[in-house]
Amino acid sequence: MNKATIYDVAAVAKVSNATVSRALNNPEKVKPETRDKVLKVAKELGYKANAFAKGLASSKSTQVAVIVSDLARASVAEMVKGIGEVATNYGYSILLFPSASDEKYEELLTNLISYQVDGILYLNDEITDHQYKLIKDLETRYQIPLVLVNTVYESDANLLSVAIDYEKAGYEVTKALVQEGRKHIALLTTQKRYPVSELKEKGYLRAIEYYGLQPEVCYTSGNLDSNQKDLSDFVKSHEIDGVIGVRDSIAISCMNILKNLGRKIPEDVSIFGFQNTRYTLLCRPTLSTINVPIYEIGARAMKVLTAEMMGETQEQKGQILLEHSIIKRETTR
Amino acid sequence: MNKATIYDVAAVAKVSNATVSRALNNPEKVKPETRDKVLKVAKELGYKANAFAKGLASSKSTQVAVIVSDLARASVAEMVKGIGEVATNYGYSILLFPSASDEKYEELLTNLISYQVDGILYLNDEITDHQYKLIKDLETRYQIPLVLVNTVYESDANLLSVAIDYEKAGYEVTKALVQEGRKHIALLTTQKRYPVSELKEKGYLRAIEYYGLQPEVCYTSGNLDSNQKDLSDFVKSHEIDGVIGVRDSIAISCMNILKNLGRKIPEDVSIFGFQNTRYTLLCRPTLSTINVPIYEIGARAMKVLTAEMMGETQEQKGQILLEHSIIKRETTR
DNA sequence: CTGAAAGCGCTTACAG
DNA sequence: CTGAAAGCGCTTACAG
Repeated sequence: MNKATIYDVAAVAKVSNATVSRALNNPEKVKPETRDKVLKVAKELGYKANAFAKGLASSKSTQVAVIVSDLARASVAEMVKGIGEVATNYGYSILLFPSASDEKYEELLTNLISYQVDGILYLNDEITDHQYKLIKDLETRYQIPLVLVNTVYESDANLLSVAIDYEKAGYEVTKALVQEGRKHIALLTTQKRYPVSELKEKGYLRAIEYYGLQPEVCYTSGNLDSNQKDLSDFVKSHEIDGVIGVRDSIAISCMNILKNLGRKIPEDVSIFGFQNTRYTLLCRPTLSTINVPIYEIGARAMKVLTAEMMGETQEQKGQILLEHSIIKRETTR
Repeated sequence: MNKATIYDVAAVAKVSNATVSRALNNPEKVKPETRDKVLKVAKELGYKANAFAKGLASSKSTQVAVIVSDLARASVAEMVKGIGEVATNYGYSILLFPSASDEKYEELLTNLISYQVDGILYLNDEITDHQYKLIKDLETRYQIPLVLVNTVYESDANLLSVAIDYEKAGYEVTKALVQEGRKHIALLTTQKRYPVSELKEKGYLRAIEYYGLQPEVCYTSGNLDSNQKDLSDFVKSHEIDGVIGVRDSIAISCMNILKNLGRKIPEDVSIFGFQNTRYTLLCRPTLSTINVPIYEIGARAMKVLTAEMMGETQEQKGQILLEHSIIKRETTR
């Protein structure tokens, strides 16, 4: 069975195809009786607009590209979920692109252009200068709006982005430990230099300096296995009483090691994670953490992008920062 | 700056647009010198094919729809990652659809047809009869290949699907507990009747019966908070020495409750999860579980779909079952 | 091996 | 409020 086209509907409804198009897309431009007739016929025939013909004729795709690094990471998936639900509400579909290495990046961009996406959401934690140039080029040459999601690119303050104030969060969580009386507070961060991790570190360092303490930073991989050794070496060679992990999972890995060494949590050492994933509730003791409104970051980013695509200029150019909060559970006192 | 079209390339290369099209898509049909010239010009002008025009003219979209229920679930995200990477390799883009309630389902399908997707991957854990009818209709009426990913629809054995043998896995994990000497083995499953959970339960019941034991099934929600009460009530009212959770997170929740009640793991109670998520490594004791090759399930499903889209009929119609394995860690002896 | 031409299914000024 | 017609940027038989 072949799909009904706009002409089929026009023929049965005894109007021109132009009228069918109007009745479907700009109903107010059509006399009510005509409109009702057209709509009825369209329904009877099971008419579904061909998105390609529509896109070709109107040069609107109603598709947005979502570029992700590692979808398997809990926070990334949650953000995409937020994006997806808002997109559906606004009538946009989402084209998912696993982000590629620098070499394959051009190919990705070719795809974006081929599909004539109406907008781009960029979730990669890290954005290299090379990638920035390419993607910025897209924005300026083809006028495709772009919003960074939960990441920032500091060299261009005008780039739209949605995140939380990670520097401030890093400062606050360190301060919270200081106020518990902790003197030797370590930051566990990733070897790979994600912009958001760097901001957390900046806030940590600012607080450490402010309170006259000694900074202790451990760089570990995100990998659960190699973490073990890095963290274990670090913990044995440093006398610490407070720990901040840039991810919940890193904080928990460290907690497990500390417990093995006989340290009591939180009596001997207080621990904070970052993100408030489900891990925090499943581990024992339950993990204190910074609540990052991940879903909302995704949803908000999609809303901002929608506004941009509609040609509404933002009141607020540049970074949009959502609220975070400190959640105290059993790993702090 | 406007995009270069195939005509721009043709004009500069001094050939017809048909030749440009051929040089790009069927290079073997074009004389090498002509081809090289065209390719060179295309590159110079930064020509990118317009996917809409292409799709309209050829009625191929090179897009596949991926329908997901809850992307925030670790296993779902991991599968989509597998799908995405294979899709990229084969030159397909993925259109992500958060699956909707039965009422909004028609809308979703309208979108699928509008975008003329070349294939559909269905990741929803549950597929209702109503949804099955609609989606099957799509396959027969519009000839859009469909593959179920990590789910099954038992009423139609011919439907292509990729999963593991959950019934067998349920049987084996129960048997493993029996062989440890456990006599009172409980299954913790979800209230919502996912097909895969039902298969696990079936396998569990078969083993329980085979070994002449008494079945004990607890139905709980997937929600971490309400789990607490359900599991706690269950554990207090049943004398158990073995536990199987249909998800790692449920198994861990139960373990935490048992530990609170003073039961020793694994001395008093052995525990198995299902899936082998990262949770299993972060909790203490580390969780024994069934390893489900989630990423591979996604990747394989995309490969099967590709074959279908190419018109290659499968050697193997119906269900494709990947290998699973039992991983023993610290929660079993 | 290459070109002229029709067609894919829409949208949208332009008339009326 | 409605229709005729051109155009969006490709592909693909059909000739040659």
